[in-house]
Amino acid sequence: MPVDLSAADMDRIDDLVGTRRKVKRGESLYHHGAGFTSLYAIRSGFFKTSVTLEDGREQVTGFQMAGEIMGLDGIVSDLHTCDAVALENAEVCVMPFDKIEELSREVSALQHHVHKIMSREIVREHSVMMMLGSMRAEERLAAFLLNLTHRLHARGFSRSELVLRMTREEIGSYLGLKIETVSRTFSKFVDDGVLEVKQKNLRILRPDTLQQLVNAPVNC
Amino acid sequence: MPVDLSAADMDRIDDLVGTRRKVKRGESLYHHGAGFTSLYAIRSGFFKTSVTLEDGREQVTGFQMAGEIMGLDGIVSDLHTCDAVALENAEVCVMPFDKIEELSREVSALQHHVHKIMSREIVREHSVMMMLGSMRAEERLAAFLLNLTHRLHARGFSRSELVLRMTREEIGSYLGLKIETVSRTFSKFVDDGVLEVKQKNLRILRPDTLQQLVNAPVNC
DNA sequence: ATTCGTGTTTGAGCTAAATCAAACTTTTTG
DNA sequence: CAAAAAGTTTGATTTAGCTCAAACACGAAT
Repeated sequence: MPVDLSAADMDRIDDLVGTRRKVKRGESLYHHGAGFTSLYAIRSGFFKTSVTLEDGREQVTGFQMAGEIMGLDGIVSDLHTCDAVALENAEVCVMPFDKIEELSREVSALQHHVHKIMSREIVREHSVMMMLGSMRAEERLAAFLLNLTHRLHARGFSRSELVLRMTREEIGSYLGLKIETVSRTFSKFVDDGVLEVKQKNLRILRPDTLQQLVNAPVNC
Repeated sequence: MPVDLSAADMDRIDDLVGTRRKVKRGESLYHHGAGFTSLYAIRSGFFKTSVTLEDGREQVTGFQMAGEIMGLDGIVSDLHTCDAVALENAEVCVMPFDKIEELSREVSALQHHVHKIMSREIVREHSVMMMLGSMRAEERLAAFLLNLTHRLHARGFSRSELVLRMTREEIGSYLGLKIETVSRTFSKFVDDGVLEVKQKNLRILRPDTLQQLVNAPVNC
């Protein structure tokens, strides 16, 4: 929260985020059907969230990293509707939602912060809908990689090198593509000199080419 | 808001939703890039919301009807990122967001209500992501029709008859399909005796068949 | 009533991505 | 360390949905 508050308010917010929880790689922070009590702020580690159909089809709805908030899906019905799984050992702050509501009634900066977090998630999902509904495979992967590097760079990491925390299959689920298509598209980017790929380690050689791909018209 | 409040609180909420605005068919309530000031509650009429790429590709992100809230996308950056266009003459309540925040600091039922509305939108978008990422054309259209009839029925309309307010092209944009595919899928449902279609008037003859389609595995 | 514009349907052919299959690499486990 | 499991890549083939094209339907405007 990038705002200046009174020492007393700061203490109360510190208290709010006081409880920690560790989640090992592969374990879930919450799963669909579980009762909702808290939002979670990621301190370290990397998560995926996903929704599942009766027949077992899974759709990855997002990948979350340090500083991001999870659990917003649970507010509406007091039940979680998605699963949150750690893709690497992680630690989160557990923030009981009733306390968030209580405190944000008194601290308007916190109130507005919470509203912005929820709005940001809505806007993010719009861009996922755009990817899934209107982009081709190459465009989707380009948009995905640019988004990841952008968020990593904001956290002090390299703009051009990154380590994928998720499998090709999870990328495919997120992008509405099969694993083979994800793999082939990576290979094409390598052939085109846009990317260097060594397993989960990526180096983006030509970010501008990826950027053009995202904005380009369908018929190119 | 289905809660009991003091008369004074009720009056203040009435005041909040006091301003009305009429939007004619084809006109926009707000558009991307416009400053955000208010949320809108639909009193009557029907809207679509959409996001647009630099190259002009449009992705319809939702269809909204009476009682639903629009404008949440604007909170995060004080700018709207999508367009909201009336698909029939409509009337909305204009609710200045600063007043909503002010009042919800005092009326915790309102506060929680706002949080639920935003969470509901996030959950709705998850199901759109599921449709776009993991379903086939028939499943998408079936899910779309069931969702529409469900929401219309909750407003006192027939469970089996409905009038589409949007074009086939807008349905296609929402579902990540081309207009021809939407048209062909409608025709297939008619051939199968699932649906009666007379222009924008639909009658659902076998809702159970649509329901099965949504839950069915991919290979059937 | 005729024309125009917008929206819809249907057919024919094409293509991007899916599917099927196999080989290969890396990680995990006994 | 060997074996199993999990994940990835590549090739061959298929297909769902797209593109292109033409005809059609309907409401609004002249």
